[in-house]
Amino acid sequence: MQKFDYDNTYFNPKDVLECGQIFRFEPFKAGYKVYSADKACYVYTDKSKTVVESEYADYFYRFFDLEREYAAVIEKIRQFNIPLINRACETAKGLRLLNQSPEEMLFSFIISQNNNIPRIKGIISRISRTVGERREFMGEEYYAFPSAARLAEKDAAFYKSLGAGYRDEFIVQTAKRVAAEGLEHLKALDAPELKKQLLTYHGVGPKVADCVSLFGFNKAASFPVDTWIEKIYREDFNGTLKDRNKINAYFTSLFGEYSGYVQQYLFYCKRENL
DNA sequence: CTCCAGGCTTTAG
DNA sequence: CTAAAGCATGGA
Repeated sequence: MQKFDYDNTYFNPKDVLECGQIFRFEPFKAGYKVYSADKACYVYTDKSKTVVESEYADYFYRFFDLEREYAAVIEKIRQFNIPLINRACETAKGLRLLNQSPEEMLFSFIISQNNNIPRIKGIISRISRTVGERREFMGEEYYAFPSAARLAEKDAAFYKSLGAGYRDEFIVQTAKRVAAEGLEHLKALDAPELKKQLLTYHGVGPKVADCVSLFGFNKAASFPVDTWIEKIYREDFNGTLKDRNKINAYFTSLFGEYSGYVQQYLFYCKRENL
């Protein structure tokens, strides 16, 4: 087991995990167990440090985006001089954008559409448990997120039986395509071209594409617009646009390369009522 | 009972 | 091109 720590000012496990960007984690002792692709870690705060324990320390160092200086990110965001946003990144100072598995993000956010977070977690957990490979971490079992090839072996009725609802066909079709093509060829694309390509997968629209782009491909120029962001736009920005694509254009033109950070601080604070 | 949740595909105009 | 119906599921 490897172990490292990091100053907890801009790295708080609760803020990082509960802000809606990841669906596979659970409370454990003083912190959380976190699962990404086929790997696991234990993250907790001890005094002024947040500590990560894992067999894959290097993977999780990058996963938690620890090469990036969030003091500088927040300083940039404060220059937009929007009181609500300043409050959000003060309240949720320990939040960071995770670098997650593109495949896991693609399937997870296909499942997320017109759905709520507790249910999304349940569906993903059941899929991992029944299709993913069994692993062990700290003396307990866990399950890897399944490869696209494994996912493609199951049919729509199977995913419906796990509670995926009408998204069953989306999972099957996208799994078959990713099993055949992979996603490696998307990593070299810039944000606009990546989004355009992601939109060609069955079950992926603008919002899901933005989430996959942001959390799976590290494209901070992405600004996913969901029902919560619509609410923020309406109530806190006094916006009148109805079209989500136009709301997305409004925010991305405002925040540019910092769109994704702003989006997460706002989403988290609104949803948690902070 | 209706409404809502990190919306998308399909069809109609 | 835009607008709206239809979609599975479970909790509030």
